[in-house]
Order: sequence, then C-alpha cells, then structure tokens
Amino acid sequence: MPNNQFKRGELYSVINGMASTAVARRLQKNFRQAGLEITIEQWSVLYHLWKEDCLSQQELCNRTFRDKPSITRLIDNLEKQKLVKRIASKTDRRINLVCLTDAAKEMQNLTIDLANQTMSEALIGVNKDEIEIVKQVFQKVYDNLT
Amino acid sequence: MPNNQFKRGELYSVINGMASTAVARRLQKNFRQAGLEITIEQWSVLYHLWKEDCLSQQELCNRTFRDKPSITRLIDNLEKQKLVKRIASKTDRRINLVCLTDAAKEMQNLTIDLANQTMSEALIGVNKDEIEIVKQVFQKVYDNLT
DNA sequence: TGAAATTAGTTGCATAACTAACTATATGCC
DNA sequence: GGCATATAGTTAGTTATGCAACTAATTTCA
Repeated sequence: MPNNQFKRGELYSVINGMASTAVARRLQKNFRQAGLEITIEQWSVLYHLWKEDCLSQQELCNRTFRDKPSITRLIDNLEKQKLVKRIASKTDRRINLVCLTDAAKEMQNLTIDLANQTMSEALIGVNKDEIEIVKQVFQKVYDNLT
Repeated sequence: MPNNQFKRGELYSVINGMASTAVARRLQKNFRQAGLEITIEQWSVLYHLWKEDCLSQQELCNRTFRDKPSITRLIDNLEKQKLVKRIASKTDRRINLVCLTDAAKEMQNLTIDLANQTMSEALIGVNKDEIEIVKQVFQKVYDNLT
C-alpha cells in the first residue's frame, strides 16, 4: 500500500475523532458549568437563528448541514425548552418558520462568549494563517463531496 | 463584539458541521454500495485493530477518542456481526482483549481502499502542505483541550 | 384544469454519543 | 492481611444522527 494513501486515511480518522470531539466536549462542559441546559447541537441551531431569526426548517438544514429529521427533532427539543417556536408561514402552508423566544434571545451573549472563550483555549498556538488554511481545506472538502 | 472572536466561533461551526460530516456520509455511502454492512464508527474501531490486533477496550477508547460506554456498545455490535470477539486477558481479569475474526481481517483491504478513494475525492485541489497544516492544527487543538 | 412531480416537514427504526451510577478486579499502603 | 483507592468494563437514560417511508401543500405542464 503506497505510503501517501495511508496518510489520507489517517487524516480521515483525525478529522472525525479528535479535534472536533475535543472542542465539542469542552464547549458542552462550559455550557453546563455556566448553568446552561442546552446541547451544542441545539446551540448550533440557535447560533444561526441569532444571525437571522425565523428561518424555515429546510433553511436550517442547509445552514447546519443536517438532514430534515435531525432538524425536526432538534426543533422539537428546543420547543420543549421554550427556546423557539414554530410559526406557520402565511405564504406557503408547508413551511414552519422557526423563531426565537425572548428566553433564547437572552442567552445569545453568554453562549457566544463561552464559545469564543472555548475557541480561544482550543486555538492557543495556532496563527491566523493556519486557521484560514483549515477553513479553506474544509470548504474544498465540502465542495468536492456535495 | 470584536470581529476576530466571531471568526473563531465560525471556525467551530465549520469544524463540527461541514467537512467531517460530508466525508463521513460519503464513506458510509461507499461502504453500502460495496455491500459492506458496517458503520463508519465500527470501521474506525476495526481500523485500529488492523494496525494492532487484540487491544483492550480502554486502549480502543484512547485511540478512537471515545468514552467507555461508546466502545462497549460498538464492540457489542461488532461482536453481533461476528467481526470481533472479546477474549478475557489472562494476566488481568478486568480486561477484555478485542480481537479480529477472520471475516474482519478479510475486510481490511477493501475498506481501506474505499477510505483512500473517499479521501482522494474529498481532497481534490488540496495540497500536501495544506493537509499537513490541518493535521498540525488538529493536534494542537486536541492537546490544548485535553 | 388536473394529474404528475416536487418540496416541506414528520415518524419509525437502528446506531451512536455523553453522563452518571454501577460491578468486579487490581493496586497501594498502613 | 485488609481497607481505601484506582482501573476496566457494563447498564440506564437522554439526545442526536442517518435512512426510508410517509403526509400535506405547492408547482409544473400537458
């Protein structure tokens, strides 16, 4: 087996097992310590709604890279916690617009501070050029496969 | 909010949502098309056993960056599919050694070919230096958080 | 206009993740 | 030796993911 190929397999295992898991665990832990009862997956949905409120579930699928059933159930759980509500679109009755509650709006600053703090810890010793390359590589990978 | 901080939050969402998900989905699809009934999580366990057979569950936790319950159930499922078997250690009765069956050994070449092929597709347009930087960044992130 | 195709969302099923609490074995130390 | 502590692994409960199959609403187009 050529050496080059094996290295690419290694990269795959690195992508999936290591860094993203470590960041996710740390952020989840920081949420818990701050008394926030949300998961990082729920946070990632709220994150996009803070940028633009009242998106359709399909639009949340696109922006969070999840499939429709995953979003359905994430929204179910967020709705149980009274952080979002589904509002039927007036122009297209198939569409639910997912809108933030006041409680969710109040969480924005704290959670984004915690996320920034987590990323700062994670990225000690990593410079801006390297971050830029990582983002470019991920974008290329995503574009290559979709 | 300083612009620099928000970019780090973006990076987090990129790390978790996009590239790794796309690679995982494509590899899973390629496994299915080749008639392989394993998940990528199961594959990642087999991958480490192909490199070194008969590891303890704890050692598999370390190498795959999973916790103990996750490994317990992954091994449960791999055992159901007769791809590994648990063998009690003779020197320490707390330890299960997880060993490959012949069926699993036969899968090695095909699955690694599929993984290499998937990574080659994913990494079109990405050069070796960039891959090296991604790996270094992930290692730094992991070390920073653990 | 009306049937076919598309789009938005939900539900069921299997696998996997994390936490917390648990059992069993081994090690440390007085 | 024997008790406290640490380590290996399992189980229970909740959340999340992917796929397939489904309903309901909308669009396309003959």
